[in-house]
Amino acid sequence: MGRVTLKTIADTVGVSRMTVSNAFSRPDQLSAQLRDRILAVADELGYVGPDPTARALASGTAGTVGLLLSDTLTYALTDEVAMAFLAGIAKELTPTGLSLTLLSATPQETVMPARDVAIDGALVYACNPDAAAIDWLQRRGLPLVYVDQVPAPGIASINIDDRLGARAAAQHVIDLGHRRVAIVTAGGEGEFGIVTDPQHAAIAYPERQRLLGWFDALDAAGIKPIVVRQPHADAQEAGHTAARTLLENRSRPTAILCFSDALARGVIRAVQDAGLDVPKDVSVVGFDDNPLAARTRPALTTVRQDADAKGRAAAAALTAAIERAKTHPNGRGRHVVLPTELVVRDSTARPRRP
Amino acid sequence: MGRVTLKTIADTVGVSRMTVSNAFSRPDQLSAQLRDRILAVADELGYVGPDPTARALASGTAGTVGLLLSDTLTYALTDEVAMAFLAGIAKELTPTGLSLTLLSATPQETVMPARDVAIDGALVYACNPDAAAIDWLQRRGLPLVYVDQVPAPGIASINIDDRLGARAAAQHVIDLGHRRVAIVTAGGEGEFGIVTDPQHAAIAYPERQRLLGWFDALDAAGIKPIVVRQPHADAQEAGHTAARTLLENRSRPTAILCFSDALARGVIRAVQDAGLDVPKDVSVVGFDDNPLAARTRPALTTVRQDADAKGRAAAAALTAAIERAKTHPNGRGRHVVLPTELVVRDSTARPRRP
DNA sequence: ATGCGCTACTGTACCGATACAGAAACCACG
DNA sequence: CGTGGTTTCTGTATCGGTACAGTAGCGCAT
Repeated sequence: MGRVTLKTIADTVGVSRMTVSNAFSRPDQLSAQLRDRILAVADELGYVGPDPTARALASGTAGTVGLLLSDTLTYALTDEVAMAFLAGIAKELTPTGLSLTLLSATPQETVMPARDVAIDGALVYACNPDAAAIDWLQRRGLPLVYVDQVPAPGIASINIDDRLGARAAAQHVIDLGHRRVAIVTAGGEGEFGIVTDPQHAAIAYPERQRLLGWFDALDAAGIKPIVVRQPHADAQEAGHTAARTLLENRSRPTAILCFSDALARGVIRAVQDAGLDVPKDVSVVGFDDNPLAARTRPALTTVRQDADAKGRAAAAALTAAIERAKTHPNGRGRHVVLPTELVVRDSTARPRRP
Repeated sequence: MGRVTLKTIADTVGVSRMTVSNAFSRPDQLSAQLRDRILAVADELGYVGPDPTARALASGTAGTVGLLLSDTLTYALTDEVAMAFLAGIAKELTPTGLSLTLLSATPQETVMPARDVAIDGALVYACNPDAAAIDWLQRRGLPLVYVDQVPAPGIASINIDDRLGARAAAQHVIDLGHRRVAIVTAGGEGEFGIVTDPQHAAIAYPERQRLLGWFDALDAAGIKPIVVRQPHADAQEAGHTAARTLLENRSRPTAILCFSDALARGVIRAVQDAGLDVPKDVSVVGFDDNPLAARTRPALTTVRQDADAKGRAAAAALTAAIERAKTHPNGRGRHVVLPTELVVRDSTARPRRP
C-alpha cells in the first residue's frame, strides 16, 4: 500500500480531495463537523499533514528563508557577534513561522545551495560581493537583504555605521594625546602583515568602512598609522601575532585600534606578555562590544554595535520584502544604517609621554 | 509572458522537455553538443536552473536537513559550545551539498516548522523530549539523529559521556581533600534555587547524566552536596547568583562543581567579589572546555567535550541514515557516545583546612 | 414564486519538474 | 544483411498538493 495522501483520506471519508486540503489549510471553508471527521480519519490513517514539498510547489512558498554565509559557514559560526546576529534573526523570524536555512556560499561539485535550495528569500551576510552564490540568488529573482555588505541599488540593505564608529574610536585616542597609533585588522583577503596601502585590497565592506573611519580622524590630526592585517582564523591568535609585530617595531605605538574585540583581546594579551601595561603603556580599542569586552581585564574600550538589532532589522526587512514581492513586483529595498557608539572603558588612557 | 520553465526552453530548442531536464541534471544522458546548445538557450532566456521546489517534489529530496532546536532558537544560539557544534555540522554537511535548516521546536499559531518545512532528515538537539515537534518529525518518517538527548531505541543518537566526565570532576575535588562540595547547575525546567531532590525534575538528559556522575563519586565518598539550580538565561549571571547563595550558606562549600564553563565563570566572579580566592578558598570546576576556559583567570579546571566532533558525528550519522533510508527502509540507528576528559588547570586546589 | 446572498463543497487545471520504459539511430561484427 | 549492444532522445505518468471558478442547497425578503 502506498503512502497516505489527501486522496486516500478523501476516498475514505467520501469527499473531494479539495475538501480535505481545506480541512488542513483553510478551516473556514468547511463545516466544523466535517472537518473533525476528516481530521479524525487522517489521524487514524497516520497522515501527517500536507506534504511540505508539494505544498511549496503548488502554493509558491517554501516556508523558509536563506542566510547566505561567507565561504564555509564555519567562520561565521565561531564569532560571537555573528551569533548575536543569528539570534536576532531567529527572534524576529519565529513569530512569522519562517525557518532559516543556512546556505554556504562555497560551491560544491554538483550542488550550489544558493541555486538549488527552495527558499522564499535570503539574507546575504558578510559575503564576498563577487560570490557566484549572490548572482544565483539574484537571478532567481528572490527577495534579498544585504547585511554588512556594499549596499546595492534597489536591494534592501542593513549596515551599521562602521565608519562613524571607527572615526569616534580614533578621535578618542587622539583626544587622549596619542600620536603613535597602529591599526590591527583582519580580513579574508588582501596582503597580510604590515600593509602599506590598506584600502587597496579587495576587502570586505565593514573592514573598508572602518578603515575609512579611522583614517578620517587620523588624517585630520596628521597622524600616519601603522596598519597590520591578519587572516581572521583565530582572532585572538591573530591579534596576538599582530601586536607582537607592532611591539618589535622601533617606534612602538602607544595606541592600537582593532577591527574587533576578539582581535583586541589578543592584542592586550600580547602587550601584557611583553611586560607592558594596558592602558598605561599602550591603549587598546576594540570594535563590536562583544559580551566579553566588558569582562576583559582591563575592561575594553570599544565601539558598540547591536548585532541582535541588526539581525532583527535584517529579518524584518526580508519579511517585508517577501510580502511586498507578492503584490508589488519591483519594489525597491530601503537602505538602513544602524548606529554605533563609542564605549569608553579601562583599556585606554593618556600616553605616558604624550 | 510567463515564467521560463523547462518547457519554454524545450520549445525554443526544439527538443523534448525531458532532454532539457537531463541537460541540467544528468549530463551523461545526452550529447555534449546538444547540451551546450540547450544551456546556451537557457542562459539567453534567463533560466536559472530547475526549480528547487518542483525538483524536490518530483525527486523526493529537499536538499536540506533540519536542526531542531529547543524552544526559541535564541538560547541555543548564544552558547559557544552550541556554536562549535553547529560549526561541526556545517563542516561535515558542506561537502555533501546539503544545507541546514534551523527548526524551532516552539509551535506558532499556524505553522509548525517540524511539520511544515521540507527536509530530508533532521537532527534533534537538546530538546525537551516531550516536544510535539519531535513527534511530528517521527511521524513524517524522517531519518533522525538525536543529539544530547535520551537515546531512543532504533533512532541514531550522539551523546557525550556526561556521566563519566562529571564523575571524574567530582572525584578530582574529592581527591584534593574537599568534603564540603556544592553543585551549580542550570536547566530549563524544574525547581530553582537550592534543590533537595535534583534528579526529581523533568530535566534535560545532559543535566541528568552529569548529576548522576557527580553523585556517583560524591556518594561513594559519603559526601552530600548542596545543589543549586538556575534557569539558564544568562549563564554568567546565573552562576554569579547561584554562588552568592552558596557563599551566604553557613557551611560554605570549598569546592563547586558547575554544569558549564559559562556558569563557572559567573561562580568565580562571585567568589572573587566576595573577597575570596579561587582556588585557595574555593575550588571551581566547569564543564565543556569552552574556549574561554583556558583564558579565564584562574584558568578553569573543566571537563572537555569536543563539540565540534559531536557536530561532525551527528551530521555524518544523519547523512548515513538518509542514505540508508533510501535502500533499506527500517534500518536502526547506532548509539554513539563520545568521550569526555577531565582537564585540570588552575581553578582547583587542596582546601585550606581539609 | 422569484431572486439574492450565504455557506459548504466539488472539478478541473495547473505548479515545474523527474522516472522509467521505450523508440530511433548508429555501430560493429560475423 | 541480420543481430545485438550502445547512445541519444522522447512520451507519458506521476509527485502531492493548491487556486479558482462554479454549483448545489438553503434561508429569507419581496
